[in-house]
Amino acid sequence: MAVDKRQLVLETALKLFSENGFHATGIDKVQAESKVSKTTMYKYFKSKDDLILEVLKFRDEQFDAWISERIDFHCENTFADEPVAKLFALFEALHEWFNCPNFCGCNFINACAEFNDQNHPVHKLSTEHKLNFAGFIKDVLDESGFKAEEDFALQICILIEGAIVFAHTACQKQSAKVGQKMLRVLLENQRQSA
Amino acid sequence: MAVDKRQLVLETALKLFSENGFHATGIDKVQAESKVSKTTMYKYFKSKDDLILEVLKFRDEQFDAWISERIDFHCENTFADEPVAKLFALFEALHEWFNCPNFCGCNFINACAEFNDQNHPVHKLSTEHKLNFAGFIKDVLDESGFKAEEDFALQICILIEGAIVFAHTACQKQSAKVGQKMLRVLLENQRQSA
DNA sequence: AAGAATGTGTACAGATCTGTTCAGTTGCTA
DNA sequence: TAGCAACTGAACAGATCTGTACACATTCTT
Repeated sequence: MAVDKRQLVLETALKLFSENGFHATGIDKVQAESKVSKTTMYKYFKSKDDLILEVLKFRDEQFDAWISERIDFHCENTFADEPVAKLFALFEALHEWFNCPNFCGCNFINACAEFNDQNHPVHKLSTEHKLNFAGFIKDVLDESGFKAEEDFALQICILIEGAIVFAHTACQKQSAKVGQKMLRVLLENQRQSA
Repeated sequence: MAVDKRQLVLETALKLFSENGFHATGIDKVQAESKVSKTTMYKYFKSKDDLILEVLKFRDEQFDAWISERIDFHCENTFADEPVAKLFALFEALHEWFNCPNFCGCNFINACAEFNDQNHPVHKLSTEHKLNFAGFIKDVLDESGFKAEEDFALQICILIEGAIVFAHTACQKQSAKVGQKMLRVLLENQRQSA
């Protein structure tokens, strides 16, 4: 096969869903833009809801890979002597993300906006993504040997989500830098009370 | 007039848009649920986009009134000796909000998810709402005579947005309490460096 | 009581949406 | 070269969407 048609549809759909939303993007538009026939699309994805789910699973993997790569990159270059270097690097990565020309906010936050029902598969998948990310933050803290309160990973997550949303809705592109500053204060406070 | 039909449509539409999203909610459903004839609806709102804008303007006023009332309520009862009592009361109000049975996240965050284009009137109105709220936080800080960094109001906003999003997408209903704890740390840090 | 304003109910146009069908084409493999 | 799997393109069904039209009913004001 010259190109992986399934992957082509996933990538096109991710772009269109990000830019225009899930409900506002028709299957026909995904078909037209991906230049894959409708028959093939429905061979790989049995319905639009199924496509949305698969797009989000793909985005989950893509984002994880991207953020890990960027964290490693920024750790090498800076923040070597910060208490939890990877967290500072994470906010540096967020800054890059927010300032991409095609930044559309977080796909999972956006998905929950459109699929508000907590029992809907799309909402559940998004919740799972967020909790996995909280787990990732916890791992970063544990690996660095940083001693902190039980809910400290949750605190960092709130910081991250807030920065994402404020960058998107209020168009405050510097919010990752603000978040990074808040991170420093919160880390310092944990160290003092340890 | 027995009831204000326009207001009836606004309230019904707000409920449906909140629960199901803007694109997923049809005009017909708003009409059926509000029991106002379609003709009347189109008399007051010249299009669906217009209705969405008016619903968000209504929500803006409703939310402002509600949050102000709850802040006053909680200030009277508790937090009297906290540095910026109103901010602590604000997070108490957020906690109430998140634990409402019909909590659907923030309508303006959700609106930006569906109307991603920054030049779209709906996105612009949402941005305006968020910036006005940031102004409100700044006023609260100024009124209390609290001396802080230039971007401290922005920091508090990031905290609030993060708590809202994490309560909604990750279903962490206690995130307002976590945010309140973070607020205390951030306030203390500002006082120390003043 | 008359007229103006407001509201109702329904049918409709035209567009768009998801999902299916099917005959034909392409390209890989044995 | 024959067979098979993958893919195409276009038409179609049926539902749903926004927005309009129109004849009629209700309510308020003067």
